[in-house]
Amino acid sequence: MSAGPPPFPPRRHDHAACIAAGLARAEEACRLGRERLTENRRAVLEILLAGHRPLGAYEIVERFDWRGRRPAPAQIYRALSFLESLGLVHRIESRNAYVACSRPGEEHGTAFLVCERCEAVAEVDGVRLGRVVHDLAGASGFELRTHVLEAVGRCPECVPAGGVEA
Amino acid sequence: MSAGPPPFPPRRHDHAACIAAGLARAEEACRLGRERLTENRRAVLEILLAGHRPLGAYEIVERFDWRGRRPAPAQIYRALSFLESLGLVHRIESRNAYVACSRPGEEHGTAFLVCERCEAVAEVDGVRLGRVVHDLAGASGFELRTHVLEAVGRCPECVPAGGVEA
DNA sequence: TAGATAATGTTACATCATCACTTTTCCTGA
DNA sequence: TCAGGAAAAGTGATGATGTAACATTATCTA
Repeated sequence: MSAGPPPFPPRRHDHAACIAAGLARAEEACRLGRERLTENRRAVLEILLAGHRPLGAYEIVERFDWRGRRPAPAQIYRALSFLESLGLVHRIESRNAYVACSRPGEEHGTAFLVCERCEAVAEVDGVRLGRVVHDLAGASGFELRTHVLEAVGRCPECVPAGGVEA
Repeated sequence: MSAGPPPFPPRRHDHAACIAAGLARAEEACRLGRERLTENRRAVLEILLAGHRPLGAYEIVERFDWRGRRPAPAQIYRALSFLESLGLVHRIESRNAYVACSRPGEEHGTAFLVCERCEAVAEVDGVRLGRVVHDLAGASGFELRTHVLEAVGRCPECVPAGGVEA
């Protein structure tokens, strides 16, 4: 058993610190990759870190404080592409949404638990999963580049609530 | 090691038979579930089986032979929802596309190898993967309903071709 | 500081999916 | 066998997501 962060963060935690840490990691990643964490990119990442759940690109547009005006979607998508390329943000394919990475450093594939009731998303440890995927690919002569796993169900907070409501 | 079908089907195989088999499975699934395999649903499934790769909903619209006219997207999406609910069709989230199931009977999660060059998709055995996902969910107190894995890379046919072309 | 490169600002548009409502088809039971 | 109801299809409009193209501005480097 590895340690790692709790997959679903406690409802109350030091959110400001967790945003700051995310931004600091981004600065570091950019320095290492000799890339620029421009104002746009930083703002998009900050919105995702603050949202703490997957946000659609147009939700990011809405939250963007651009002194009254709003950026066009293309701005957001450009920032998202950049942040994804650095592994700072992941796309949740099954939701058309984007979330800040909570496991920086761990490269390659991703694995998410997606709550179908409250929309919480946990990025979980993908090491063992990675081995399985590697084996599956190998057995088919498939040259693996990356992978994504999305598990859908109920997060611990939402298990008690029965029914099928949103 | 279980047997199962070859993940990426050989380029030449008895395609007519493989379509017929798919339709027969659908008939059977509908009989079991007391559902109706209507003309629309059957047509959409047949297009997917014939396509033998993920098709977007609008590609299906184009291939739909409706005596000159074309069905509206809603028709297609309705058929797709129905076929998905029976596990006869899966959605490839990372492609916004749909593919006929090649592993009927195996319930629950799905696992695909998606070739980024030729678009081929192989649906692979998800048993071991399912265990890993189950464990990941359990460790987080997450109540799992379903999951999807999408691995991206090069299929055996496309490994030799280097570069990054489509 | 000039030239090259990268990023932004903006418009328009492409693609994917659903809603709302009407009409038709099919099933069931009197 | 045919009335009534449920399910599916037909249709037009619209919402949601994502890109292309190109002009402008900022940043880096020699």
